[in-house]
Amino acid sequence: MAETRALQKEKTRQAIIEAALTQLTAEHGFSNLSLREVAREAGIAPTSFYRHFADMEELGLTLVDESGVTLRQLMRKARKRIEKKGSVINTSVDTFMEFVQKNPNIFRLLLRERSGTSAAFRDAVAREINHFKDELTDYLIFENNYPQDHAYALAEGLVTLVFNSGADSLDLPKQKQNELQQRLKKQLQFIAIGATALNENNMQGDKR
Amino acid sequence: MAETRALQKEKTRQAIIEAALTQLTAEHGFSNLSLREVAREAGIAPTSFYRHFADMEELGLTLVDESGVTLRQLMRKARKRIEKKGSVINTSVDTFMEFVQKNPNIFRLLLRERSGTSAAFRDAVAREINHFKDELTDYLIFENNYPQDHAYALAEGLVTLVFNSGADSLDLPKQKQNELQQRLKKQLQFIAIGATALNENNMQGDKR
DNA sequence: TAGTTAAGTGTACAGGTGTTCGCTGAATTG
DNA sequence: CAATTCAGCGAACACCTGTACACTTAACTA
Repeated sequence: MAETRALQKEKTRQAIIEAALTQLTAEHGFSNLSLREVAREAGIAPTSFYRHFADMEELGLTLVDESGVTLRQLMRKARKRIEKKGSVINTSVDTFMEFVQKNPNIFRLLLRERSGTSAAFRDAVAREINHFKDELTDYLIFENNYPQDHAYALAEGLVTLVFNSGADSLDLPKQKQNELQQRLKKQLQFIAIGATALNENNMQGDKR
Repeated sequence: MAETRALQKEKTRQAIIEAALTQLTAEHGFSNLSLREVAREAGIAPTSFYRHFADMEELGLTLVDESGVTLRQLMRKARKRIEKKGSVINTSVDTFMEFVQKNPNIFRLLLRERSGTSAAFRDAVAREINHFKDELTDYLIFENNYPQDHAYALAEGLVTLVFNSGADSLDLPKQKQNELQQRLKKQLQFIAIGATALNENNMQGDKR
């Protein structure tokens, strides 16, 4: 056999990642998360941490990347649901909120580091969010024949509203969460309908 | 005279607040800001800090409150400008972006602590943002005769979009900032027009 | 099987942290 | 003028941090 060593290494690597995610709660952000704490939680000596990551920032970026994977799975899931069920807005919102509820710590990480202290982090998170914007932009161009900049502005608005509602819903009791979710759907309708209306106006203008 | 002592105390209190604001940069968040650092910057002994604040959290909440004052001045300014110049969206956005540019550190504080580690902080920031939402809601009810919940959903959407663009614009070069600002205005138009359209629909529905 | 590689360990160090305590000296009071 | 208040100080405390270094020991290689 020539695998058990690499396998064990991967195992403790995952233990470190899991330990970090466990410690990322509402009260404990990544920036006040110490290498020693993570090592303790992962069940290894502090110095062993360096066998896997150069420093905490490298671990953090790994976490953001992992969350990106999860997010993209989420998008695929939403797309499949939409193909079957219809209603784009309702399905997308429900799917997204489901994700936030199931992975609060991952979402919290993205949320915080979006405006956090490290430029590398901010960029990494922005990249993930841009995936959403870009994909949605393409969809809007394809589906509604919007011009590029029009579609992008709309997509950005939609993503912003969804993402922020996710943030706000994190610490809310279930009933308030539902209210928020209903309000979000309303807001998405507003902006989508407004975009349609303004697009038609412009097209009429072009014909004259 | 019976004032010079209290006066001096207020002076160092302000020095502490200013020191904290100075240290709140893009690279240095409130949570990795130490009592000793602040004291050093303010030119006092670490222990003297306690003569003014029980701990760092109390200082932080004071900062949030102060930023609230600044924000409310901002709102008044915007209102006056609107009375004179008209265009609600353009004026509001310009005024807000002006504020963000002039007080990046205060805005960064609000931005980060909105999803930060301390519940007291999060509540304080939410309170400030709610001022905006509520005031805007009243305006929309008064101006457009929207029903309460309709107005609130719209107001929340508008505030969310504006606030987020402020956040995104912080580290952008001037040209990108302008593009962002234009896009924001477009998004606000979308959502405002959509809200009008849907409101008229509902009113027709009521008359039948 | 003998030699090499490398994940994980334990010790140690220098430096930062929040906070307690007893003190000073000037402003304030009566 | 004498007594009191109190903002600011310096030393000391216990604690936690990241990281360098030399080591063990099990897995891999040739």
